[in-house]
Amino acid sequence: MQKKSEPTIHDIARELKISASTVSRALQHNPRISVKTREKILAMADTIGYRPNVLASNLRNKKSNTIGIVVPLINRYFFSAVISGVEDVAFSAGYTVVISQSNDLANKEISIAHSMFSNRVDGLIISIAMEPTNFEHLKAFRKKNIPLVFFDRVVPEIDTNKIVVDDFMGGFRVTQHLIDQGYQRIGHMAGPQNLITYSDRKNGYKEALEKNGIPFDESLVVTNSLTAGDGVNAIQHLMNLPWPPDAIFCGNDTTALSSMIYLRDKGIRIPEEVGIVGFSNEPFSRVVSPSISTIAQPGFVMGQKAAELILNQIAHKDKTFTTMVMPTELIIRESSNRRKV
Amino acid sequence: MQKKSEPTIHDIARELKISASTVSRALQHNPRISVKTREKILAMADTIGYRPNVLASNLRNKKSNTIGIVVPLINRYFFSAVISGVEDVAFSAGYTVVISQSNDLANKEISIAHSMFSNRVDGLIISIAMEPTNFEHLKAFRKKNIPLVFFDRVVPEIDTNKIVVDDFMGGFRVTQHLIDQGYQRIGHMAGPQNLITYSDRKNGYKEALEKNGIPFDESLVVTNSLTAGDGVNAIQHLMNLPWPPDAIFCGNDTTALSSMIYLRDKGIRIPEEVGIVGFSNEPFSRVVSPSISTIAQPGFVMGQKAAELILNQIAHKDKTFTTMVMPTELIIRESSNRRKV
DNA sequence: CTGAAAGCGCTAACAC
DNA sequence: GTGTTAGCGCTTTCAG
Repeated sequence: MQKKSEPTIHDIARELKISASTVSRALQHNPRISVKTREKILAMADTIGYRPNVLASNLRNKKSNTIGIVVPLINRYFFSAVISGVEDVAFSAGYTVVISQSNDLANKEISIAHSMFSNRVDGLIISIAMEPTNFEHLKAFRKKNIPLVFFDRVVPEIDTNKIVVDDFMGGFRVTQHLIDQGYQRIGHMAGPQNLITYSDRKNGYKEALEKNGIPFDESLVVTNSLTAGDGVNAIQHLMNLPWPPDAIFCGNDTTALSSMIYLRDKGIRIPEEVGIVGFSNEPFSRVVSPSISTIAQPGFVMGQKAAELILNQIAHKDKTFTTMVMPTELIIRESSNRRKV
Repeated sequence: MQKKSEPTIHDIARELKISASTVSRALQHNPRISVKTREKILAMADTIGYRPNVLASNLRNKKSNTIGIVVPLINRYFFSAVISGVEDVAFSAGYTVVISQSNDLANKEISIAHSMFSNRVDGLIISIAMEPTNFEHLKAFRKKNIPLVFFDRVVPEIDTNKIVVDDFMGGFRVTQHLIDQGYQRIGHMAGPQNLITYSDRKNGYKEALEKNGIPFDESLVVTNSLTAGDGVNAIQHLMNLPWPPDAIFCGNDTTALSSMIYLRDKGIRIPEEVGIVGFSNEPFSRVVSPSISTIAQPGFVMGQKAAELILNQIAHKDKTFTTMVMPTELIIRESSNRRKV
């Protein structure tokens, strides 16, 4: 870590011919220490270049002042926005943020959870991987009473703080919007249904169809992992149906975009012939042409909220858990706006 | 951190009526412990749900097994890609990654550096903020011999490992490409010139002009912070010049995009009337219309390399520093390709 | 092959 | 107000 070992409180105690505990207290601005000695101590700390050893303090206090965050992939707009929000409030509160990505793999997630636990994080914020598991590695946090906050992709059976977007309403609004635009046969690219994020979107879609007297047709739904490639395969399948859809509610913006590119290459006009709506409001959705209608998810704010929840839980040992549902916002852009609202 | 305190090596020692040191050794697979006792210990550890307390181990070993990374903004494609790469190799090597963002503010960066130091990170990977400072907070790491790696935005006067992209060649290639496309009057939106990242891009631009016998005209260069708004102001200024440019080398993709939108709104055709090239290959640059020519920066790979450099430095206490220069790749897309190469 | 003992740097009763 | 002391949980000589 360093060559000659760093100055400690004992060094500054020795210099000043006082005790280490006094130094420790002064450094924490304990009021029991006189202003004079405190100032002396602070000055000495400064001159010998003292920096508190957080490791030692953490061990002693049984508190790491660290919160962990794990996401499927750091390098995805929504998740990096959340991380940014978490870091924003955590740092202000004097906490360190440690980060890991599961790559949507159950085993990596389990391994991360163990590592975070061994590192004694004071709280864990997580959006679970796509790959299903029994979640024992997360239940462990609950059992040990280590604050746990889920965001976006949550585990229903674990009772703790959660912060999600209203995926059901999102799916509903998207579908209602497409119906309002006069589309008659609306398909859906759904994500893995073990994640309620995605099943809610699908349920919202079904609900909207039903409300409008349109029979739900399972053959118009393709379920996959919502990668760009999945989008191409799905749109290809859907458009080759005997009676293809005239609009698609895509489970995310990535599939919306790859579908759009496929359709464009086939000479199919958007939104005139086929309407497309995505989900998540990725930055590119606003600037592609045609721009993609989508549902906004306030990632940065969700991150801030998640951090606040965890900090409260750490501070007050709250026993009551809440599920914050962030409102969805439908952003109507060119890809579905054939009536030019 | 937890309610009833966690099992320790002493608990498992007591259960097995052996000493804690034996347990400690067994847990580290020290060959001096017989296989039999080790297996007993491992089994017992498992049944009582023992998890090593990394904090304690770190304190004792004077090593945190943690590497810090600080970027201007987590939620920016290039930086999140780098973080993702760092996490990828660091996690595999058993390291924890702690993360912070400077928001391009000098004071936040200084505060982060202090915090990382106090947390005894084993190494620090950083891309510095736009706001200039004297870098004392970073020199401190060098002085204490704590491994330090700069990426992208580096500090020339600090001698350590660095990993950058070849910004000079990037700027050169962009400009040469625009010249090859027949553009005659090429403007440039430059970033803050205290960052060599940006001054190199500008120098590459100048060099290319010179090589082609085109006189450098300072009035065609606008220097700003390269936000979307800056791009609009800059393009407006440039296009209102008595003799406006017919091509712009934008310092990043963000300004390239906002410039493009401005021009489109003015009815100016791209690339026919004005050519645009950006820098960084943000995901949106590929999918907007017209797609934006740009320079690719391999963020994920840079992150992996940065982590490898730091891990080597930690392991071998390397005394020789290298500067890795990642090759630039010019990606020609629609926004500058009027000759349809 | 295993145990005893000291200590990493800091904190917090408990004294006075 | 300040000092003494013990200990957070782990590792590591040094003994045997």
